[in-house]
Amino acid sequence: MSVVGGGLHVLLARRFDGLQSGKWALPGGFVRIDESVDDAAKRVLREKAAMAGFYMEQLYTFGDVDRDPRGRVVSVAYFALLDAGKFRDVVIHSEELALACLEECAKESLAVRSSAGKILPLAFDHATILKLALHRLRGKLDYSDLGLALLPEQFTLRQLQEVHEAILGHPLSKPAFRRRMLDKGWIEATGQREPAGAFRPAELYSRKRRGANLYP
Amino acid sequence: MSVVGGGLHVLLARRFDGLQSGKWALPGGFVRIDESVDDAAKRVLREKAAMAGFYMEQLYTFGDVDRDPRGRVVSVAYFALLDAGKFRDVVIHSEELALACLEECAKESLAVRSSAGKILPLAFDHATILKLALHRLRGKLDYSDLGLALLPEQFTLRQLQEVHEAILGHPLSKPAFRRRMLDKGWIEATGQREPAGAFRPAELYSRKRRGANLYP
DNA sequence: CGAATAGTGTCTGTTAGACACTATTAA
DNA sequence: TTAATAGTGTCTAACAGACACTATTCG
Repeated sequence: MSVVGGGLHVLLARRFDGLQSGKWALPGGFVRIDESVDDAAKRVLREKAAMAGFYMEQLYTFGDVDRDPRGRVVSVAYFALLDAGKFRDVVIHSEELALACLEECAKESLAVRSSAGKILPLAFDHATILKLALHRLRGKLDYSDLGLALLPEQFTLRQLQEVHEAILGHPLSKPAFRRRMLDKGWIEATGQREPAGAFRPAELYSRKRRGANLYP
Repeated sequence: MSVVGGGLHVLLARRFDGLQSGKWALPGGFVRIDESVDDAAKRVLREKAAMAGFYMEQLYTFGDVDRDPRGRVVSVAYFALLDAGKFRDVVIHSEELALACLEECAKESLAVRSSAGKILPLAFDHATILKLALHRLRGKLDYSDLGLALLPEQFTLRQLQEVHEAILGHPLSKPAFRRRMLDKGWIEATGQREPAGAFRPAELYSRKRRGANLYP
């Protein structure tokens, strides 16, 4: 998952075989006998779409008998957070991969929309998985520094606020947000400023490495 | 897990075979081809130790290559919460099962003690699993009605407070606790009173069924 | 200076904990 | 009445959101 243009986006792969052909699925793969489940998840994302340096966390294990019509499949779902700049070019140019925007329609319901504006149909139980991922992300957002995983090394407080707003789906008050972020101790001022194209440039912040939070 | 005598207890099974003989493990089993992973977890607990009517939730999936010296095992861990009265008698009388008290020694470290007062050695990576279960339970305690799963149908506010204190490991202020519980809307007064053996009997409360929280 | 965005000071309502108090029961 | 526990009223400090303000940059 990534935040692009104020919207939370998710990486999907188009299916070409079987009953679910034409639908879009979360990228997945099989665990090898000599790698941990965590390592398999990281490998799949790296192979398919991303450069190193993303945050990844186990989401949930889906084990219903009939969740895949082709047979018995137990899936350990993970979600990754990364700055959009860390996606490999293949994601942009491929017909098989898409960064689709997550939209909440109605209550508890969810849709994904391609950059061309089309609603993409989701394969298997992947809408359920996405719903849970969004719920987890929202829940963790204000007691962990998870949001920082969606930004580059250096960022402004306004960018961080946009990330939070994209995930939560509603605007936040600027002074309250700034105070909270600075009080949490997750970030530190770099002393540097934004490249500054127009008007007053904002200060750049970076993640504090010490302080037992989040990714290594 | 259950709260007994003001302490959080966990069900363990003694191992009799292999390298880990003599150590204590979380009860487990294998998923059958025609049941969901959720169903398998419930079946195992019912078969081994508990009557129906417990709360159960998936905890995490452990998939390190070398977590079991006998071979490659991926375990989907669940935790169950139940009133101690729902354990079958076999738990009390068996030599193979024990309800052991969870203790936090030092920071981040954890031990389990039998009712006889002995520290029980844990098999495999099960100390890690318990640590995570305790962490999850604590995290969810004040934004969900999870605590109610550890009490019988009817209970007093004092009992509920004892449950919370057992899980959190520190005392709570009575007025604040009462206000919070009543405000949350998870419980309702029954109008009935405690059996009353000594002194003023407390009012009995029960869980509200409506209000989209917790177990069915 | 004006436009636009960065960043801050202050007020207010809500909430959690602490403390002290009243209420109810059995002996 | 006394002992013991149930349950409440109130004060205070911390915190979040709203609002209005100041600060800095470019042209």
